[in-house]
Amino acid sequence: MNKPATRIQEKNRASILDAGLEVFSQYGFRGATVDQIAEAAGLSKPNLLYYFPTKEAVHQALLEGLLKTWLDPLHALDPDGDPLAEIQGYVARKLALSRDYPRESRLFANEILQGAPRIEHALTGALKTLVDEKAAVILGWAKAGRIAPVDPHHLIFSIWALTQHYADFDVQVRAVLGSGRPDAYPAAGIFLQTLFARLLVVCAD
Amino acid sequence: MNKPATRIQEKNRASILDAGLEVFSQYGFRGATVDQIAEAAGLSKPNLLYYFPTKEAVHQALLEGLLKTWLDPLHALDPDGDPLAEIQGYVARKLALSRDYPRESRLFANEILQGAPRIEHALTGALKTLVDEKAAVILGWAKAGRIAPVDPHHLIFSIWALTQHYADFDVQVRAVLGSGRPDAYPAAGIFLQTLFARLLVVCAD
DNA sequence: GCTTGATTTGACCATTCGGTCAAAGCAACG
DNA sequence: CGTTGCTTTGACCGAATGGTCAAATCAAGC
Repeated sequence: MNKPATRIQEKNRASILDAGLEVFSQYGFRGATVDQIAEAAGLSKPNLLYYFPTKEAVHQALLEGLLKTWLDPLHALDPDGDPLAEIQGYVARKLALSRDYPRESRLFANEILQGAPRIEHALTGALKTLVDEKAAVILGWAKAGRIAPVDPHHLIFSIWALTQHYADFDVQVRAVLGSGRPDAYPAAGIFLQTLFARLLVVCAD
Repeated sequence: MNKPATRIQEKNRASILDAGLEVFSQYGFRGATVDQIAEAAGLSKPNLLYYFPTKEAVHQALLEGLLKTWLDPLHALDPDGDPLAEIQGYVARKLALSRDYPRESRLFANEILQGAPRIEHALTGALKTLVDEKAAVILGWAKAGRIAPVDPHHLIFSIWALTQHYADFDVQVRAVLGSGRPDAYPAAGIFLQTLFARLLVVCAD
């Protein structure tokens, strides 16, 4: 009964979330204005506030929707798979996320940069739990000699840092590479594949 | 003659820059307010604006001062040194920068995240020049077989990403590691040393 | 003490901010 | 047609914003 949710409602809510993503990811929460978001969504400000009670509510909705998408690639890391292939797969999925959803990545980066005031509970909760679980898997692989020994937590950090960098610091990457090479992702993919192969392959055979 | 610069002037300017660093790095340019900065500096708002004409001027001064510090570690990479030691040294210096100047790192990250509107010229100018120069050095090392072959630009990106991550995503790192391990930097240093050693050491001997 | 110039501030201003509200528009159905 | 309920908006509000200004304070030399 609370979900007749006319087509027009669904459409407007989607517009607002997309506009909010655009604006929040560029200016951060405090730097974004409701008018800006409303204009980007093609609505008037009061109309936007008819669908979401506050600016904070839009932001909250975005973060919640984002979290699942963001954790999924790590969730898919299979303890029973081939260790190197699993980690390489995770890297590839995470890099694809940066390529295909750079705004989401920047929204997340903005939130963390500002001290994660509205999402810290998720970091110490769901995120930490998942990371600890997967870190244990990786540690198991290392102890079994199936990959070279590494600190599993910092390995995961390194995957986050290396992949998200291409979305979050996109402007810098582009500026340094110059206008000649418009798309950094193919080369980035190859580089990261090489990097994690050399880091993890057991050389002693 | 334009630099009698009383002790009190120097002190207040320093206070303002420090306060600006604190506030800008946490909220970004648009999210920071002059009142906030003034209060953090222990001054009244009009008094702050007596030393810097606008909020933008404070931000600009911070970015300019920051740029030199930020490029220095890369500048110090010596073409005539031992390749692996030089790169490892660069990684170490950059990680120390993240540890000792996290606010500067976050200020920079905020600026890049928001599209670098007030610093793009420096990215395509001084930064690109320096990176291209050092990338050529690294490429030379690789071609000479003194390090394993890698894309030198992406190698530099990876160093930035991996080291800055510990400053910019500090909250997340702390949340994931838990309250048990308060300082991630020692382990991070070891991890990064291992990572770049395995990436760059020529295994074929 | 007086003068001069640097420093500080309370009061103020125009604009923008997040958010409210009553009234208007509009579609669907009788 | 008229009614009902969802949707949209112009006008408005109090608070906060970046910035100004004239007046007050202060330090230092005379």
